[in-house]
Amino acid sequence: MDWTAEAIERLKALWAEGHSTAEIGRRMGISKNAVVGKAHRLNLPARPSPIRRDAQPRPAPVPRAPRPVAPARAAVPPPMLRAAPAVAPAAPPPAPAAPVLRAFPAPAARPRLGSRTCCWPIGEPGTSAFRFCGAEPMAGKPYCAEHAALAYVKPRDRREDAA
DNA sequence: CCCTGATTCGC
DNA sequence: GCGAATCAGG
Repeated sequence: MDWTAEAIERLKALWAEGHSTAEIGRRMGISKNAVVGKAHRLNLPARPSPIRRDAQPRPAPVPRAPRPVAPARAAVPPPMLRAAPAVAPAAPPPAPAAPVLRAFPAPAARPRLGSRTCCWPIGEPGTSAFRFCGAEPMAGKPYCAEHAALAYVKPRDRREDAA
């Protein structure tokens, strides 16, 4: 690009009219890079840039530290009809291949649909000892107070990055 | 993917 | 000085 005085005037005019760099480039038959480059060199008033490069120099990219605490969700798998008998983290026994419905041998152990009892699982799914808590659930929760305390964990108030 | 503007850097 | 390449956010 031959930046004649006229060309520079036109650039300034179009720039002042608020056209995008690409648009100015189109009108002048040059690339937007030429436009923004020249505008930068002319110290034309920068217009709102979509990006910020001055932000915090983050040499440490913070690799999303795995937080031990579970978010506000059930810490333990599975109310009743979950598909996989997801095993407690502590002792993973060989996954039972049997379909889930087979995992509840005693119908009495399973809360009836619509019955409002704590559905916290007790024992190993698939075993005859397995049952649900069955206690009175908290209002609006599927678990009794005791198990709701285990099931719902408040996310740690992490404000340390707010700086 | 498209758009945006800013910065970098070899020419 | 120039501007393509690249970056980075929307």
